[in-house]
Amino acid sequence: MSDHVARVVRQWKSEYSEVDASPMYVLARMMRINMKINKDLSANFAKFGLATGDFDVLATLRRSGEPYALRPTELTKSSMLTSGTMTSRLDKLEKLGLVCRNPNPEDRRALMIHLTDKGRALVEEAAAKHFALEAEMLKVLDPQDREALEGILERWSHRLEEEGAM
Amino acid sequence: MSDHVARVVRQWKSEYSEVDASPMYVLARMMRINMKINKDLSANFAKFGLATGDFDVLATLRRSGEPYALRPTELTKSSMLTSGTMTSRLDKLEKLGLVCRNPNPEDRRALMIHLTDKGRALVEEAAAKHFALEAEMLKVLDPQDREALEGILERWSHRLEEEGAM
DNA sequence: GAGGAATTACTTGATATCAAGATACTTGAC
DNA sequence: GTCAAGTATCTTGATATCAAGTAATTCCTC
Repeated sequence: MSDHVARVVRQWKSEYSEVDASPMYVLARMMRINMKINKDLSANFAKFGLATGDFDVLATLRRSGEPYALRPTELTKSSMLTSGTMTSRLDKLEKLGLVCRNPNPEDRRALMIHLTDKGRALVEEAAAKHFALEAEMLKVLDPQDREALEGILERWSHRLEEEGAM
Repeated sequence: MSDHVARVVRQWKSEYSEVDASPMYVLARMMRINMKINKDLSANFAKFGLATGDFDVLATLRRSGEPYALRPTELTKSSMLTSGTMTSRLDKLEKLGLVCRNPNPEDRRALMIHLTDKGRALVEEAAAKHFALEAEMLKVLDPQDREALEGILERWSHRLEEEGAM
C-alpha cells in the first residue's frame, strides 16, 4: 500500500538517484493533508455564506472578548496576510453588515473594527459547527498519534516563532 | 512560553467555555506551519521565475521519466486542482517555452504535455535547490520528532486516501 | 452499430491574494 | 518645536484559483 507522496518519492529516486527526496515524506504529505482539511472546513463556512478568511476575521474579533473590536493591523498580523488583503476582507464583511469600521480615538491613522450583533450571532453559530467538524476530522488518527502530533507541532511552532520566522 | 495558537485557544476558552477548541492545537498549528513553509518554498521557486504551481507541473513531468510527457488530466489529478487552473498554468508554461502541447495519438479529446529541453534543465536546477531547502527546514525538528511525524503523516495520508477523501 | 452517458480540455466570470506604492498620521531625536 | 523616520490603512494592477458550463470525443449498453 502506498499513497500519492510515496509514489512521488519513488519516482524521484528512480529518475534522479543522487537527490534525497525524503523530506517530502513530511512536507508534501503535510501540504496535501492541509489542502484537504481546508477544503472540508471551507465547505462548512460556505453554509454560513462565509469564506474561510471571513470566518477567521469574525472569530478573531469574537474571541478577543468585549467590546469585540480590534485594529486592522492586529487582524492582519493574526492572519499571516498582507494589509491589502485585510482591507478587501473588511470591505466585504462591512458590506454584509457583520463588522463596522469606527474611528480609533487613540490613533487617527488607525481604525477600530467592531463586530456587529449580526456578525457575533453568525460567528458563534459557525464556530460551533467548525469546532465539531475539526474534532470529527481528527478521529481518523489513533489517539496516541494525535497526542504525539500535538506535541510535535507545538514544539515546531514554538521554534519557528522563537526564530521570528512567523 | 506560548505560541499564537496557544493564545487563541486560551481566548476561546475564556470567552466560550462550553466549546472544546483543542482540535486547533493540531489543525490550526498545521495550517500556520504550512503557510510558513509554502512562503519559504515559493521564495526559492521565484528565483527561477516560477510559482510553486509551475514547479509542481514541471516536476511531475520530469519525475514521470522519459519521454517526460503526461496528459493534462493526469497533471490535474496529481495536483489536487481544477482543470481550469491547470489549463491556465499550461498556457503560462507553454508561453515560457518550458512545456509544449502535442496532440495525443491515443485519444483525440486529450493532449500530451511535453517537457521541453529548456523546461527540463530549469526544473532540474530548481529541484536541487528545492530539496536542499526542504531538508534545511526540517532541521528545526529533533530527529525523533521528525521520525515520529513522518509515521503519523503517513498513516493519516493513507487513511484519507483509503476513504477516497483525496 | 446507435445512442446516451462519461470524459477531456478549455472558457467565462467572480473572487482572493499579493507586491508595491500613496496618503495621513505619530513618534522620536535633536 | 521641527523634521525625518516609521506606522496604519487603503489603492492599484497583476495573477491564481475556482465553479459552472461548453464542445468534441470516446466508452458502454443494448
